[in-house]
Amino acid sequence: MTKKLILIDGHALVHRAFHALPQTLASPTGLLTNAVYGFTAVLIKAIKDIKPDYIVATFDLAGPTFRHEEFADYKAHREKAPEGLHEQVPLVKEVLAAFGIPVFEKPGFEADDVIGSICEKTKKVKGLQTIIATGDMDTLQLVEGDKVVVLTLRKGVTDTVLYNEDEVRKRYGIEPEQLVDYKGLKGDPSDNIPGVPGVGEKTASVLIKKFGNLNNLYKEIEKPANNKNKDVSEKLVQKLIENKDMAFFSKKLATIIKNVNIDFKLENAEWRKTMKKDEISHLFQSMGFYSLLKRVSEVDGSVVQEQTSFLPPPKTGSGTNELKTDKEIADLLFKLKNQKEFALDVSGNSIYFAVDPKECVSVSFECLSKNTSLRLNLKDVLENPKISKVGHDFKMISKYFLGKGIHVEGISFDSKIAAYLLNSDLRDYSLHNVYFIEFKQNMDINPKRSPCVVLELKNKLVAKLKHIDSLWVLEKIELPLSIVLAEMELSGIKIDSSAIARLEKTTTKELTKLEKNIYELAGKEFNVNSPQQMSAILFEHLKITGKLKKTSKGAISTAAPELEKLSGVHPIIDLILKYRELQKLKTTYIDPFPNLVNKHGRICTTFNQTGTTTGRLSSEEPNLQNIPIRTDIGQEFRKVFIASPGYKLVSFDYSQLELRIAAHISKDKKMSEAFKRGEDIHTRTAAEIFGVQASEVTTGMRRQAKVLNFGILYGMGIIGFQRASGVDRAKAKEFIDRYLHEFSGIARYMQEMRDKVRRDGYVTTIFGRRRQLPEVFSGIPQLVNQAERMAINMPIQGTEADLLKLSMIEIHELIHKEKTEKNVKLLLQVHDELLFEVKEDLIRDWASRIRNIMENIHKFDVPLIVDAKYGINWAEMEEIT
DNA sequence: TTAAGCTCC
DNA sequence: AATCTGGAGCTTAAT
Repeated sequence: MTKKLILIDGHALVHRAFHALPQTLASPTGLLTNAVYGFTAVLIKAIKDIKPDYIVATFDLAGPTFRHEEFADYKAHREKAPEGLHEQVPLVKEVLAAFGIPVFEKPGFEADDVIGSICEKTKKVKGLQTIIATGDMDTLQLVEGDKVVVLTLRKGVTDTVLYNEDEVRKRYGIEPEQLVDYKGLKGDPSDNIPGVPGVGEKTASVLIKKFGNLNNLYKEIEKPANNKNKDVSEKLVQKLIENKDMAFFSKKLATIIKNVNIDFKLENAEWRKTMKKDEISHLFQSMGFYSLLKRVSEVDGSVVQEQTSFLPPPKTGSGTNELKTDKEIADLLFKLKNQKEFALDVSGNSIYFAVDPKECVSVSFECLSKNTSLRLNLKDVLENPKISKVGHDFKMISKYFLGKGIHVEGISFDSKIAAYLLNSDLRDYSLHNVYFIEFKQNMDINPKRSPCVVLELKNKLVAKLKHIDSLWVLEKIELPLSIVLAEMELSGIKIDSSAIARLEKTTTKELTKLEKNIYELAGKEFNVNSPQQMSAILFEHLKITGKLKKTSKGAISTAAPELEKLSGVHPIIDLILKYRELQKLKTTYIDPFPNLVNKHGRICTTFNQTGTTTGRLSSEEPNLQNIPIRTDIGQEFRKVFIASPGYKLVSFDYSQLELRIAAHISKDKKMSEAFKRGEDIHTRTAAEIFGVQASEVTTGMRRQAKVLNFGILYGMGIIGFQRASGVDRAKAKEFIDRYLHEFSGIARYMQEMRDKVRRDGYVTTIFGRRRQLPEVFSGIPQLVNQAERMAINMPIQGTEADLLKLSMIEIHELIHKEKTEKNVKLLLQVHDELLFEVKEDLIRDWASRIRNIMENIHKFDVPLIVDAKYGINWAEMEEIT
């Protein structure tokens, strides 16, 4: 039977694990352990899957290393290990020691070279398979048949993929040993290997397939010109010849050395014999790897037995004590009144309290409401800002108490929001999931102990937030905001039900008519709502042709922007577009609304405070942040949003907020000056890139400048701009180049964000909100580029979100301080707009106060401008000057 | 459940 | 050789 050896590429795995896992994973003592955790998880998975007889590991993180002495300088300034990684290496080595796995290092040589040299020895051993466990693709060149294979990570730290010789051929179309020639041409940016400029994946692959290696390739193309090679264009030949030295240099850099002198003995790698079970369990417990403890025992039943001491440090208490008598409840309230801090939660109609993680008591609200004195005591405690409250989802908790006339104050911690600020791209921020993420095991089954769990989480999460400088965002933005949102959700917005009914009738009629006309023009009936059937009718049945995009499944797209290109080609096109618009409006907005109106004639949305990766709010059930506005029909629908009798709707929106923030963050001179002078920014932009006076800018020029202003900050490329603006490719490139040249501060900002995210794996807003972008380390170009675009956009979009939230909080404070809740009510936030309901005779008064707060909420390099409007509905509004 | 489409900032 | 401008929610058809 074949024996198996796992050869661990410690350097690559630790790096990969560090970047793949959030830097919020820490041991109970606060030490960052994400790389150790990821590395160990991969190790255990590999052992389980492969069941190796031998394991060895290699490292090279200790000092500067170089593969070829003559290139030492060149390789020396590779990227430095990011902060927090280096300290984890000794821990990783402790894990290896506990598993009884020997570590091979050779000062002056990279881990890859040590691996290559060990492979050279092990492949000569009969009946032994060598499996290289790594986190990158660099060692693929060592693959030989099934004798030497590479196990690497696809995504995260659990998704592994095994490459043997066939798999390498399948993936790259070439032999493993040709990979170095391939890299010599293509280069490898992540490894600082230059390659031949202009030669990418495709070209390199074609050339190597054709010529086998660099030597043959150059022999062929350097032949006299009389036998020109049809397959290699003259241009490419020229590029290759110009960069010949670079190609061979790159190949050398990419080639793993196989003759490092290493004292390697297979019998020293029989890990099962030298594994120290006690050490493993001790080590895992000290780092908080409870889930791994379980998994390690699955590796080999005898390895680690389940022990009660594996439980995490937070000790679970008994059950919940339900308080029934007035005396008991009075005692509790007295106790809470003298407490600096306590946790609370609501569920069903009971309130749960905990002052320490071991003990939880519950009170049914029924018991409280029967006794006025108790109810007032509870109100006193909850409304006392000096008594700190911690909980999970205070927006929900606040709503519950607001419904009972209690305004909760003194909120000091919310584990849901804390978890969101630590990692904003989770889907599930339930207490259960947050607990699982922190402690790597399921929380106590008894949901009634939730306030205890929140207390268990608090210190850990606060320490982490402090560590990433996001505590301010929690305490000064999100916690106060949760109350504001609770009130907004309870308010809702008034709906003109009769107007909806009228719209329902007219759109139904119009849609039936359109449908009939479409059938007539198509010559047969089909489901107009099915893009698939629509595509078949248009492009097969009616044989309409044009340069159109295809869908992922190969059908020709029928999306509106594509159809618009065909407008005029066939009369059916305009009917379809019109049908789509009406159908969307009817099914998404008109039809559902009557059922959502409450007994006060109002519709209440839910604002999701943990729903976006950038810090924006989102709105759901129904989404009131995407109510139509652009089209006439959209405007018609907006009229159903009205104000209560005696009130008017008043809206405030920040003018060009994202661009102003971009100007501020990037410190771009031209853009900042334009805003300071109060110029129209798109006209100014057009003047700069077209090189004309502002007065000479045409509407067409301004429109293109506008596309650039927004597109650039989202990371739009040449193709994107070409498509969005309609200019040809050369012009598109020229405009983008001119834009980045004229607005060099913006260009610099973009590069800074790319650099930062590549170095740190995250970006932040000016207020300290963080977004983690681990995809930049994936090595997959598409994901890396996408992550870079996100890194450019998030600080701007996120700062905008922070700013709106701060304004909302300050306006809310003013309203409450003056006890004018009856006169002015915040109803909606739509990213850069706030919508209020204001008593008719106070509109001008409040308009100026609110505008004043919004324009001065934070000092920027450029002025902030807010436009205010009022009206009887959300469509027909008049400017307030 | 996913893909394609549409709405908003 | 091909690349697809950031952030959301909701509906329908099709699986």
